[in-house]
Amino acid sequence: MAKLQKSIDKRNALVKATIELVNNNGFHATPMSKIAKMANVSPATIYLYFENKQDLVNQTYIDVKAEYTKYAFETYNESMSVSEGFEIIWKRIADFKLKECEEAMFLAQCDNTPMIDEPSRQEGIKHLQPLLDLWERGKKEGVIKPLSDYLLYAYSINPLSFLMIAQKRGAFQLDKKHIEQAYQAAWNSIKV
Amino acid sequence: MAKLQKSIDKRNALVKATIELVNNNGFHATPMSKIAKMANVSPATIYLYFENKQDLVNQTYIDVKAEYTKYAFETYNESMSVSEGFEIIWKRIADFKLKECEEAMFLAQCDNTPMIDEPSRQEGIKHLQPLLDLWERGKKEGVIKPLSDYLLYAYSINPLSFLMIAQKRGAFQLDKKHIEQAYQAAWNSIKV
DNA sequence: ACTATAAAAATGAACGTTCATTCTTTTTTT
DNA sequence: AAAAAAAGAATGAACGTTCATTTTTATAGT
Repeated sequence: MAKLQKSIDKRNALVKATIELVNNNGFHATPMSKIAKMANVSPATIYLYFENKQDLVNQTYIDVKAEYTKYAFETYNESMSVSEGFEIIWKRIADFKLKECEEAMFLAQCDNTPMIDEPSRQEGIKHLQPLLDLWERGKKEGVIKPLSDYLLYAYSINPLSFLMIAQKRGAFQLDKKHIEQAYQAAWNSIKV
Repeated sequence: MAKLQKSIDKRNALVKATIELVNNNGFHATPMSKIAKMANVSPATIYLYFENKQDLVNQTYIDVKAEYTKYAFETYNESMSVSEGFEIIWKRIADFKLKECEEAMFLAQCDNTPMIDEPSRQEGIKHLQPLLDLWERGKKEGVIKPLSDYLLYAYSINPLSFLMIAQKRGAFQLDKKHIEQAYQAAWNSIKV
């Protein structure tokens, strides 16, 4: 028990260090030695928890994606109306991107580079299923436009990543008013 | 004359090779030796045209960004109405992202990683000024919503990058109908 | 027009460094 | 006291960059 606990702590520390260092330097400019140092561990120890560097970053990606979607769908359930469900999910996502902005930034980098291998990318996509189901329902009920999932995602959810990154770079400050405006823009672009 | 011509050809070949290799492997997994090989040049020759690897990728970014915005604003002029101007610019951008998708993908990677240094990033942003001016005018005329530039960009232009990348990965096929729907979604989200 | 010469451009090999990973030893746990 | 976990040092490969040299181009005198 104590052993297992200790192991999980180390694994978490490694994942956390990976996120932070990859955010600041990129995957290939983040040496295993630095990840080890930040996690207070020997470089060799990483290989007790992960096969190699690629495996470390793949698993980190899947972990973060799972955390992200868990948070996004936490307060949603399928008995809600489509518009109510969308609002709740959208606002949870916005919340996550602002509060856990290291994690969100890491995901953005993963989604826009060849850093993650294809199987792990596919694995990450699966987690979004509840949202796809909601859209499907919305289309059936005639509440949202009959667009491809990619268009729905591109216009309703994805812009948040851009805003979060701009904010992280200090380009501007996202406050409550912006979030509400962004939500309205998202809903306007997909509702019938 | 012949000399200068030759030099520009080599520089272009290096920039082109950089785009292709960075798209497929990322910045740090793209060795100078491979860039040289793809451009049919000796590794040492790169250093006659660029200070170092960082300078090569910075200049490539600025080149591509300039090409992108030149294309985007080619058919636009300031005497157009805001809605007409927006439509023309938006459709040119969509066009560019589909036709020059290597270039567009390279920009997306640059904008989501620490690959480009801050001065070059700033330099790249300047090129978008005509669009910002158009938005400013739209807000003054009451044609578009009084949102921050980042919100306007996030919801009207940026989603195209997501679609282009999804298409590049083979996730779906963007056709004329999608483009029209995407344009409508973009306009709906920003118009008053 | 042709050659000699200087300058510029280009090259391949070499250097020093860094990195992912492994090996051997030590420490901790059972 | 055996097994598992962790550590630090070692290894070999790969990389960015530089160096010494060769090749190409431009210039100038005859």
